[in-house]
Amino acid sequence: MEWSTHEVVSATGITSRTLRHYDQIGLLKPSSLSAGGLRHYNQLALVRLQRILLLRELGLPLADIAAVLEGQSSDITALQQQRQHLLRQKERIDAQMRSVEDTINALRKGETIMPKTMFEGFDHSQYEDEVRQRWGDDAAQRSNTWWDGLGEQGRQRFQQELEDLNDAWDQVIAECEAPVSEAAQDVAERHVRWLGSSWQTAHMPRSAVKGIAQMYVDDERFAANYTRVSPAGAQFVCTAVQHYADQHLTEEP
Amino acid sequence: MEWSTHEVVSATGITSRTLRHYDQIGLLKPSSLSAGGLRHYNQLALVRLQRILLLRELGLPLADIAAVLEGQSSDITALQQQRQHLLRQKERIDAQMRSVEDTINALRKGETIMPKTMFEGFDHSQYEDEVRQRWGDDAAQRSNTWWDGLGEQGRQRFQQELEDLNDAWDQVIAECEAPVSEAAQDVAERHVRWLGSSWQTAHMPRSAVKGIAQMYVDDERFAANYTRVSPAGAQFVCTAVQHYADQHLTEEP
DNA sequence: TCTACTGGATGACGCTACGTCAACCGCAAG
DNA sequence: CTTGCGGTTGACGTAGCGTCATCCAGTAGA
Repeated sequence: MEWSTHEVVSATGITSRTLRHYDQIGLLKPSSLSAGGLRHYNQLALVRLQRILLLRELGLPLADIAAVLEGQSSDITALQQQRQHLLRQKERIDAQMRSVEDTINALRKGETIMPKTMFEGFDHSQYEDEVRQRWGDDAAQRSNTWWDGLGEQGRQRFQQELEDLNDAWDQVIAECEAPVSEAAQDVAERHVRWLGSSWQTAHMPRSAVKGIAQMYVDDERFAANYTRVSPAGAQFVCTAVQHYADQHLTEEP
Repeated sequence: MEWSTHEVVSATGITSRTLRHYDQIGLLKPSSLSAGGLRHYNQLALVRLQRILLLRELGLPLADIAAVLEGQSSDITALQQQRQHLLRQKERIDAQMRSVEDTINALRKGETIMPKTMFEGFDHSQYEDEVRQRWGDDAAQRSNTWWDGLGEQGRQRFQQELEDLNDAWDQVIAECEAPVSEAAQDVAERHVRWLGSSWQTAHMPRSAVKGIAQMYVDDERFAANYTRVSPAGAQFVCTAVQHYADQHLTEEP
């Protein structure tokens, strides 16, 4: 008692293409072929197909299903792995859903996805109130959106580059080079690029960079980053960055 | 102020292949090319890249991201759709996880994934106790596993074919054909195949089919399905199916 | 007997978002 | 002149089929 492709198709709801695919990859061979190469499946094949479809509905990849059916791997093991896999997927989706919700809420408040401020690298949560006072609520929220959107890797890289920069500044400060020296200007360029890597409007005007640099002197919390080897460190960094901005940046795009 | 591929790569954590891919599909063109075709990105491009990566982390497909960035579709709309999409995925994964758990538990109790009984089509939950009494707990649980593994479409098809069969039986019974008539035997063949579509061991022995057919008479709940047009309907179906089994089925594989 | 129709068959390409070679190229240092 | 860096352009592979385009065998109707 054998069944034709059409019969199997209408009984199981899969397509003939699927049957041929399973034949091609060796997952389910027809029990016999009739004239013209027509595929026919006997009960043995149908049982195998049922198992395939059952495991497929559980989300197992066909390769794993094949391994289970060939007895090369335990069904329990495969399903436990699948459970782990599903768990990871679930967590990822949950995280994405939260981010999507947050971003939608941010957008509804009339914000753009692009904007950002330049504070995140120092300490994101610690200075939020400060950001709010100086640049308004919008800036703080935009900042959050950007920072959250960066992802863990992005945040780590951003922080890492900041630390590397601080080390580089410490070094040129310790070497008593002038702020306009080549070594200091090289670090200044890196610093500006680092700022630019999180600067979210099209053009980063010279005045913005110079204003930020000025803050490194005016705000002791930022200054603290650059006075580790010398009290004059903050002024050094400020001068170096402002000089670089004067030399290489423009006010208008 | 432009950045090379290498700089963009190390700043964002994406690969150069990704940048070239985005170039190919027109999602992010480099702002300029230098000798040898080297790609360079200015701030405008980097801003765009930041938005791309943000939306990518939310799980949006690149095509949707492109549409948003080109202003062809609203960002809020796109994210709301994405939220729906994630919700559907979440539900699917949750369902799969439950099924995987159930199947693992069934397997731990020493059961095979394959087995099944022939009751599901009539009423799956209603007769569970009955199945348990006649065939033991194992059979009932295997039955659940199989039934659950079928999926909603599979269950609907299984039910639909049963209803079609019942209608076909009603018709031949009403036409006063003999159980051995060609018309009745045609329906019997369909009936046996329907049984076989859910029969999960390799061979369906003649005696099993005949036993099931006998139940259509002995068990009034099954009989009720075939006595809608005539009180003799159940006996008719039983005789027809048993005759078919005698003619076309074997005891051993 | 010719023809249309059924119910398939076999390629082959398409889809997502890149990873992963292989082969090559321009420029700079040794 | 060669080596190395930092890239470039193809081109194929991934999972699981969907979707053509083309062809073919057997059957029923004219």
